[in-house]
Amino acid sequence: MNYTKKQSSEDYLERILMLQKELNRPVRAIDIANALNFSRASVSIALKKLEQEEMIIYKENQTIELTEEGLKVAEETYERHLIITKALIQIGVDEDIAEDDACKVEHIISEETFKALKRIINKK
Amino acid sequence: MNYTKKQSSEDYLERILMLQKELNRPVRAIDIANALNFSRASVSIALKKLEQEEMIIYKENQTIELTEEGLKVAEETYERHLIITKALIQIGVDEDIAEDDACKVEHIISEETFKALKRIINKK
DNA sequence: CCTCCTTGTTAGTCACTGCTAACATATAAG
DNA sequence: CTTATATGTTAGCAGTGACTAACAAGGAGG
Repeated sequence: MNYTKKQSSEDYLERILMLQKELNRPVRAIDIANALNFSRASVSIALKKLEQEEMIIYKENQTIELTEEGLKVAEETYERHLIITKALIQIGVDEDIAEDDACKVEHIISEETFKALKRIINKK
Repeated sequence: MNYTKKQSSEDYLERILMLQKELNRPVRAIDIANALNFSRASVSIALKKLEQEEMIIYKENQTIELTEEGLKVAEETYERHLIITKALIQIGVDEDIAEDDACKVEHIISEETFKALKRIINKK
């Protein structure tokens, strides 16, 4: 039990990073809502919390930026995402399903399992 | 997103099955509370829900039995647990950590990923 | 300038799933 | 049988994290 509880925060931060890469422009709340398929209200509340935790900063023009700490979390989560996806594809899982499963487990697996997955990718 | 939400139910059912095997006697709510480290109250409420869902049946002597459906879910979950644990151990994760991670992900990975894990174990 | 559309926020709700405290019932021990 | 301990239940609470409805603010176009 005792699921990390950071799951939701990590999802948001990771998604902000992905959107930054993808959109090549500052990210707004609506982008996140669309990407995650959440209501604007849910995103607004989640972002407020992330701001209080100093993971993001609101700019004047309603855009969002990751703080140093937020970026760190986002990048770590994103790396996990990529590694897990690759590992699953490597053992024969379809790309789309590998992506989905990676999203689900990236927040909860241990550092050790993550390292083991990294190893099997490199060994390839 | 869209985590199955059956996570908690599956945990209880799986645990009941494990306790049946382990104790060699009918399982009571208190056994489950001890095994999962939950309060008796939480277990009582969860079991009531499982009873309404016809996953378990209460016997007269305060013992619990899995229905056909409940047993099916329990066995599937338990099998997933075992397969995931084995797969993780096989790629070099410590047994204890593999167990923990298996508990966490057994509820959320796709059928396809599960099958892929089965394959890598058999291939060994 | 005013209006409309887009975007963001707030208030209030809900489901899930754990908790404690208090009470109820069952079982075991004297 | 009676008491004490173990077990089960109920009521009420908390935190997470989604939702809708309604309102607020900003920018674009007439």
